[in-house]
Amino acid sequence: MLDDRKLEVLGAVVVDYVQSREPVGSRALVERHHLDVSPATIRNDMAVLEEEGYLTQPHTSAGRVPTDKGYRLFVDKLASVKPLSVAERRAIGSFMQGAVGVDDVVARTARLLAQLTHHVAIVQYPAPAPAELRHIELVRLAAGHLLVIVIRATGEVDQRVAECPDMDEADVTVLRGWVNGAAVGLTPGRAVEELRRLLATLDPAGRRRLAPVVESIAEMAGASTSERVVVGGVPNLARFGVEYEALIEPLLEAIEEQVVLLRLLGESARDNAGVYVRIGAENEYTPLRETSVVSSVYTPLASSEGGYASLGVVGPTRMDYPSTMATVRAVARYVGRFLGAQTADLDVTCWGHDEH
Amino acid sequence: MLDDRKLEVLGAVVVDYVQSREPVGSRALVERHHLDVSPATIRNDMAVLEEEGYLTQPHTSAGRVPTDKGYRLFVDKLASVKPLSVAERRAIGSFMQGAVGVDDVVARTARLLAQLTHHVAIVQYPAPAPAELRHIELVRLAAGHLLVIVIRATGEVDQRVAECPDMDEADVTVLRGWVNGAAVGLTPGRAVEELRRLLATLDPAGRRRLAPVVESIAEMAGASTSERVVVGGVPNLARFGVEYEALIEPLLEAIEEQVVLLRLLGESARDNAGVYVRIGAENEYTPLRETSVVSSVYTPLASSEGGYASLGVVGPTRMDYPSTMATVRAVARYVGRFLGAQTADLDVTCWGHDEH
DNA sequence: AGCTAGCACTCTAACCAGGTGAGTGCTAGA
DNA sequence: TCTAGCACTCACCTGGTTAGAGTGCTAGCT
Repeated sequence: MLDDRKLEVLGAVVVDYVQSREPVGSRALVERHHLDVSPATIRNDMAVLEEEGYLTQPHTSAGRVPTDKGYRLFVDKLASVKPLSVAERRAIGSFMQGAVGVDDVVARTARLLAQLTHHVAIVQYPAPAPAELRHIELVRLAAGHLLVIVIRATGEVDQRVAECPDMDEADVTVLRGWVNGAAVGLTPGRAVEELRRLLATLDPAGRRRLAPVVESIAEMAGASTSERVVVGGVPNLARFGVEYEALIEPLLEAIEEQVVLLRLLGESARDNAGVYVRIGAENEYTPLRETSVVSSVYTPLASSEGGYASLGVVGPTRMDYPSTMATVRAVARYVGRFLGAQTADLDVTCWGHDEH
Repeated sequence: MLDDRKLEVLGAVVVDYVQSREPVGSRALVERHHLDVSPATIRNDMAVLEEEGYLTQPHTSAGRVPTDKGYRLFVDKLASVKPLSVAERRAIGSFMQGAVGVDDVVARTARLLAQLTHHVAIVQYPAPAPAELRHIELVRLAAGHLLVIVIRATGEVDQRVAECPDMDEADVTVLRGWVNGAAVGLTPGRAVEELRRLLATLDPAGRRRLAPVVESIAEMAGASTSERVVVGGVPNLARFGVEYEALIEPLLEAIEEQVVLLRLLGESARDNAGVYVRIGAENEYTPLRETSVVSSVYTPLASSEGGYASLGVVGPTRMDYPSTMATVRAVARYVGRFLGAQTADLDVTCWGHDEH
């Protein structure tokens, strides 16, 4: 149904439209891309493409514009992954140079992605490493709430409020000793086992009191993926003109609701290998049906057990997919390696070049 | 120079303009406000007000619009503080009901403020309470960086990276014991004194190694005000129409740069008593010269020693100052009391009414 | 069968009146 | 000191015209 030339036409339309932001007509197409046929021929092709749902026209007598389906085909079939420019490579390297600690890495990554793509960047916190627990702190908050703080050997700090029967300061002190004695030095999984085992040896009353605390620790330990995300480049929303216009509100809304962002990134796990793209209405969160998400898992899946985390950008459906995808992929790989090396306690100072 | 009626006219112009978003003319003024004079008289008054710089007109035959100076006078002289509606009162109370922990309180406050004012809300983290230190954790990051984590009796967690000569895991363990032994249980101030004292007893080599750690702790302890801010209601930027239009970019930019936000709030300390308003160009951060900031210190200054923290909203110069100011003040007072009560380990369940 | 040239048709965007009305400043009079 | 009246200004709306880009279709060419 779609011969080579039609595909080529589709690709050309996408490219031109992305660049010019205006519906693209048959004449312009033959001129800008050296298609050796006449505009009339192209018109016929475009008519077919339109019938099939890959293109559409805003009104009769206007040029064509790709539909979501059109972009989809483009991304799947046509997008040859643009290699990054040297400048971009260098930017990635120097941006991360000297990053210390997970917070810092994540924050820098968000900025970096936003700066390179001119879109809004979303970076999910990496799942906490399955590193041993260093310390557990318990703090009495008001009325029956206990704040449980867990520190891991990697410096990651996690906290959660446990609701449990009121205790006085002395109780808490004892409990703290008990919990730390049992769990510190163990990997999260083992620590939870141990705590549960000890819990079972207590009398029912004691068990009822301590169970919530143990459970909070279990929750923190068991989280295979972090729920925290960091966003960067929000000003890009306003900077890049009409482009975003209609997207600003729903996007800001989504950013305020971190949960939505997580769902957006979540999907990307599906395609471990590379970059996952969701275009327009493919998105199940309807307010964002005019935006695309380009994301990638960046945690080294090889050394899994630690769960995965994604990063990506979100922008208008009319985006430069090839280069955005290339950038996201490159950053994901780099950050993955960087973190991997860092938690392996190596010092990463140089970064060669990305093999495709 | 400005008799009573002229002031009244200015006030009327501000009120009408804020409501209608359109330049207001002399006839409309006499009709909507029961000024018992003719439009012509008002015109003369307005001419004077314009000469003095309180009003301006977009073009010759249009109505008048307040200038920054006009708003300023309005705020200083005319704004009778609107009492909050019952619904708003209730909203405040119920919004904070059941808030647990500082993080939660701050987050809820931001949402609350944004929702009540329809502007962008900024809430500075309260300065850490001068509560005793509970635990200090040290984690070796890559190459000569040590992550120092401090937990206070209130559950507040603070962390900072100290650059210091490389040590191995054993060194760190010893150091951790040393630091905790010296500092835990003391108030931050005392703890730092103690650490410094102990530091001085060491030989020069040891001193050089440990000094950076002690200094990071000192920095965290000494911070009289927190550098963290939380923002809420960003989607309001897009929701409330043309209103914001031109402000979106600079505001998003400012939000991305937390430092700017801090500076915006910082000033409010000047006027401890109540609400601080900065209008348009009064703002030293020029990109925001078309926005106003309404802020207030919310930490109970009585129980000072703990430094102060502010909250506020930022919106277009054309905002409803009286009610925004009232809301900000009410929220600031409520949150202040709430936090005060909470850290005093009391359970705040009911909130009477706000005395002006 | 596929491509091209030509042509009539459609629809938007831009431009250019001209009219309308809100609002002003000024002057003269109460 | 205020008011009434009047001439003037200027944004904005309306409607009609034009220009141009782009299409679909048909007929002819390879």
